[in-house]
Amino acid sequence: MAANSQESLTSAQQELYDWLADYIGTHRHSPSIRQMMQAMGLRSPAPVQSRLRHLQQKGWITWQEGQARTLQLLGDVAASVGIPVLGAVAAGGLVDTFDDVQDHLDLAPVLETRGLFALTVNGDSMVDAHIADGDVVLMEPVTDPQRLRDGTVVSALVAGSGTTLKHFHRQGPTVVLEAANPAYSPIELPADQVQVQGKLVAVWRQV
Amino acid sequence: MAANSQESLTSAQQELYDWLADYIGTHRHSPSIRQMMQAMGLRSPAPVQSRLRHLQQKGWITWQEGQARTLQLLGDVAASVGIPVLGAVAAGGLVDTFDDVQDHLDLAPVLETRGLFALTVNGDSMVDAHIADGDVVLMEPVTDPQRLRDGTVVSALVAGSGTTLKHFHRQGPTVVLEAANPAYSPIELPADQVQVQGKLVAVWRQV
DNA sequence: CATTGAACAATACATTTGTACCCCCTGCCA
DNA sequence: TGGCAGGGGGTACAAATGTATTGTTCAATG
Repeated sequence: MAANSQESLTSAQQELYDWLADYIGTHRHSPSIRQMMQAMGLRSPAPVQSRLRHLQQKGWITWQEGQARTLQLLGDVAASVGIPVLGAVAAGGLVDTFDDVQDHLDLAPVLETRGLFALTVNGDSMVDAHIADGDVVLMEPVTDPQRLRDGTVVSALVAGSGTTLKHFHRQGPTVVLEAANPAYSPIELPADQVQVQGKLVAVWRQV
Repeated sequence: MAANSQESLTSAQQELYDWLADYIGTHRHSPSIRQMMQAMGLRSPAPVQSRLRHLQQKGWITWQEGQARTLQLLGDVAASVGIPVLGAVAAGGLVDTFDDVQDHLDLAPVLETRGLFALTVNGDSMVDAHIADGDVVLMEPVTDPQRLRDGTVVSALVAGSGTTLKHFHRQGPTVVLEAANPAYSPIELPADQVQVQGKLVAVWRQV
């Protein structure tokens, strides 16, 4: 299915692997060997053991010996939350055709960062920063606003008002929250009335 | 750690839950009760059973009864590749403060769709659709271009030229690829010279 | 034709593992 | 003062589970 760098599989092995990917994707945990046996329509665990051994030798799966249901898929979409990046696409002129996988988009490092939170964007004040209404922004909690780079996109809690997503600027004792849309004027406030909650890490838009 | 909408926990329960989140995040599978026992510094499985029962009753975890290592955290970052969506953020005016988790951003359904591929965006012809240079677009392979909704964003291979990301329109026997940027003119081509590779599923931008 | 490797059946066995009891202790509250 | 819930220790047991062993069949291969 997905292009993998591992050794090729026999059809029986591929069948098991595909089922495993599906099962783990659905159930979020590994099946037991006897479950695999049933799913493959077999009446003995030995063939499954054999397939698993081959899958392991060929670098497709791994598990903790002796421990139940610890099987993991290696280098697969479901396991690493990765998606093959096939190449660049022109959003302007036309660029070359792509053939091979050039890279893997691995969201895991971001998504596994503990403490991240997400916000649904409401409004259009950040459209010039390509953040549209309805987008989900992933934020990393900010503990020390002093260290923020000027212009960073942050979610800030303004005393008595609410939370807003803006570019963050410091101007002496005051803080300026600037929209990325000329229709909105910058908001200038005393620093102690603005509590920066998080800074932008990523934008996710599902079509 | 993260604010959860479930019932509150005692410190012992919280301790176990935090350790579970950490373990599952690292190992990608559930520990056994006796492993939890050791990690908690206990010498008997009973206290762990008790804590697990409470965590389940309060809606923090679940598992398949009788099956080994099938424990799952409910609504947790590490386990579901989800991130708590704390609320809406104004990118315009100011909206209410958020306190509780309102939803969970779960990328898994998209990322686990088999066959998806990703492309790095190169250029600015789609900026009006909030797709910027350097963004990664997740595409779903298109097998039947006939069924595409008019205006869908697609990656298309133009005969002899290359691949481009555009809005897709059909006009009788010809296909129009339209940029989302007035600086670029629509490209009109005979349908047989355009091969639609995929349609836009999501946009990912990492800051 | 003989050999080899994958696949499958059937069975056996030692652990791992979930779960159920039993007991005790402590803090809290009516 | 008694009751109760949470936390912990200890033990037992059946079921789930990984793994090994012994054959058989079949297709590919030299």
